[in-house]
Amino acid sequence: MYFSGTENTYTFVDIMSNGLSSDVVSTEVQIKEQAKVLFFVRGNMTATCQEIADFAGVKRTLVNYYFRSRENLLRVAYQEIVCDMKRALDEVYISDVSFEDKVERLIGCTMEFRLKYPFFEIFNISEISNKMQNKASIMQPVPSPRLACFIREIEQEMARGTIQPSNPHNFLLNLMSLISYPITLKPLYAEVYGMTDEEYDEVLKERKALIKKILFKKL
Amino acid sequence: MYFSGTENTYTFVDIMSNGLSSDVVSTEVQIKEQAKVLFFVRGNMTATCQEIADFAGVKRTLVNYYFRSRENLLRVAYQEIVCDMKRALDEVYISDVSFEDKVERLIGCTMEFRLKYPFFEIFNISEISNKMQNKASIMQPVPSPRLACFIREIEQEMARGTIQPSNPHNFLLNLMSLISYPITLKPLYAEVYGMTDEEYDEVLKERKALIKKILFKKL
Amino acid sequence: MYFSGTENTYTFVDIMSNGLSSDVVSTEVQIKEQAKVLFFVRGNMTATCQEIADFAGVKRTLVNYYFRSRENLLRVAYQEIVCDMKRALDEVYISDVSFEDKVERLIGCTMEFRLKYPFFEIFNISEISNKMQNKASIMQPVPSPRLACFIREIEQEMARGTIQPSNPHNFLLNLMSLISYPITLKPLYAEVYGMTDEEYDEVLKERKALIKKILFKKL
Amino acid sequence: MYFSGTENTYTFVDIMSNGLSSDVVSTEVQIKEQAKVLFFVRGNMTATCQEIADFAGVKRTLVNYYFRSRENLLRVAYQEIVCDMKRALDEVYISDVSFEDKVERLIGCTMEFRLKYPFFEIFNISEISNKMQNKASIMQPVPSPRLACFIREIEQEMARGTIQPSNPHNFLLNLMSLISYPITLKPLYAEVYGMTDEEYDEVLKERKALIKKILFKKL
DNA sequence: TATGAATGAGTGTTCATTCAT
DNA sequence: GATGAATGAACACTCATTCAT
Repeated sequence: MYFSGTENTYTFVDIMSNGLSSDVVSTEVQIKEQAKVLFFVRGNMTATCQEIADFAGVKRTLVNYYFRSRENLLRVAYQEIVCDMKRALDEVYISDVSFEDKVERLIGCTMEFRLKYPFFEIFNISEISNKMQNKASIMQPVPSPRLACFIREIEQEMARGTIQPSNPHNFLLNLMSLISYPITLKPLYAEVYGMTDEEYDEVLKERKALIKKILFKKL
Repeated sequence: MYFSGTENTYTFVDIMSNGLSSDVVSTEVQIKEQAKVLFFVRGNMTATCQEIADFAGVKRTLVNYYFRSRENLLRVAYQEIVCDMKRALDEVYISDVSFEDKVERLIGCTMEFRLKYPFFEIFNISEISNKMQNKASIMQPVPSPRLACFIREIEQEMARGTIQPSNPHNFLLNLMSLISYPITLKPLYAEVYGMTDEEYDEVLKERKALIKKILFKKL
Repeated sequence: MYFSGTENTYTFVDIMSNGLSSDVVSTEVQIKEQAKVLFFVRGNMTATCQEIADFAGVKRTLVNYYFRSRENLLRVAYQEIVCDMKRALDEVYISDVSFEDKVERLIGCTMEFRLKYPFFEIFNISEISNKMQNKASIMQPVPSPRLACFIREIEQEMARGTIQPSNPHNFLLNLMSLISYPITLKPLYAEVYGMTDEEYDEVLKERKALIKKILFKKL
Repeated sequence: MYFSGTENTYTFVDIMSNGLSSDVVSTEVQIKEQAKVLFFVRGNMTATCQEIADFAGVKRTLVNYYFRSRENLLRVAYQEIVCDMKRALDEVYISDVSFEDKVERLIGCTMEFRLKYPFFEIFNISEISNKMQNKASIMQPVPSPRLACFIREIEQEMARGTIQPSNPHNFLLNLMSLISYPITLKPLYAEVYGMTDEEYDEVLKERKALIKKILFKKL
């Protein structure tokens, strides 16, 4: 697909190739997927076009050929992950299960994403700093209606006394903090605590059950 | 004085000017302190020499004059903050108070740092990504002997049953997560939750007590 | 048919399609004619292959397919217009009418061309600059034998006293100047004089008669 | 002078060096003056930064160093010439001499500019075409109040019968056409008429008196 | 102690052109 | 007859850094 001033972010090839189990991926998809890895798995947020191309095993100019600009590639990659995440989370929010099960699913779902793209959250923060400095920003966090519903559920649980009463957002912040932070900063704390990768992973494994306990016991 | 941070992190001028109440700070200190703000308070991690100089109110070339390179300035600024933090934390670790008081002081001390330099942790993570890619990295986390002692204290408390038993590092991770994460991602969650800055700060205020409760109640 | 303008300027298809009243024009002719409009009517002399293709409503690569290179397309388009013009002018020069009638026809014929391709002359000038810098140039003005005859006629008329005596080339230059310049620079002077397009066209309309008067009155 | 986001077009050095008869010109002035020559004397309107730098005998990056962008250099060069021209023309418009003398001065003044910068007018037209295509444009022709006064003078002269009555703008257009066109297209017509440069210049010399005659004789 | 001038490596991007199909 | 993919040369521009003063 060649760009001649079109403005839509997703390309035809793009959409078509989603879900294909074929081993042969188009160059376009190849670049995009490898860019996701480079940006959000390896955390090389300032990767140059050359680095992106090298990493995807293609010529530098193909990045521009398929995505018009480095920034647009970043946006496409970012938004695709955001959409995947939103979809998964919303599915949990509206699922017809008990509050406790919902939280459990939420933990699982969030952990999975954090482990898949450990630097994704960092990107959000970098973007936030850009926004705060009135620079161009890709990220547009929008309050989700599903989330609003879930917050009301939290309030009800607090009223029922199954979870520690406080501002319901604090319940969510605790949830997110306890999951994300130790994953994101794994390389830092592994060193500070003098652990190997495997040892740290052991610690992380314990956490899933621990987090549930923390969130649900009335303090 | 020429070239700070070549071998030692602190320069002569630097040490001399620390703690001085004089309004006249040397150009060198001026640049360094403003760089800290730009990097770790505002989160402009990719600030150019021009931006740094503008922000410090000095000519661009003075950045190179005093710090030889942009990267070295970053290293000096970073390591100074790290040292301040380590000193403060070690002080807590070895202080002669009850475990509970120690934790309380730890919470206070960590919160203070996070609020002072909200983007400091982000920088750590970016550095981690550099390390992982075998690029030059400034960050060199070293296991602290004081911390090792404190971890043993945690184990004892777990044995005594005052806190939830698990890997003692998980106690620390919980502590750090619950403090840092909501502060670092404030701009993101303020938008996601549809809150103003002030409303979010209200939520944050509740947390100090909440965190203590979470850490200490046996679950 | 492949590659127009390699040796001859006109291609087979080209010649065949000239004067055909058929609505179906070959892609090749389509590209060439639209390029003429883009270059010499709209003045987009730096139009890219993409722009040319978009304007002609064809795929980008067809420009190269039919004309080998963008420059060759330009040459073909240019030379076709030049030939049309030369043919028309030569017809006037050799026509069997009075000098005054010839001049009148010349004015009409030149005006028509200038109004049809207002940016044609600009292109000539740009080409001149290329030539002066020893760069590749498309334009190859050749002295016309018909024109030489007409210049002798001018000299005779000057001798007869019907027109102001001077170097006969000045008569031609006056003729061309008075016609071309105000048309070519219409957009500039419309703004400088604070006129609408329509008002300027009114002024232009007056000129045809005015020019004849200027050229013929003995001063 | 180094650009760090300043927005004014003229630099200090720039203003200071005007009128200096010193042989030592600053690199900045050197670049600007040579750019004027390249753009408006040689007509290389699409000169790249490399060409500009080569022509000025400096390194390529100095163009950006002193003028931030190629476009800005072009704007500075353009506007400087425009200002010089406007000043000279306005001086003629308001000078306290007879109408005939004014026209004579106008002819001299315009000829001088055309001969100095033969491609300046072409640049205007290219700019116009950019404007018409809604591209970025440097040129901003503004109706001059002095010109408006002069147009009223023309009307008076027409009423008095000293010049051929018609729309007064046609008097101006004739004036400009007869001067500019033969100069601008000199290289074209020299070839078409089979003349050497010197022969064409001879023809041009005749024109000054000729133009005055044409403009003033009642037809 | 400080600075203006200069430089070179690198960065994103554009675009005409080629080529296999 | 036509096209999508790919490519390389060129482009304007940025920026940390050096150096003479």
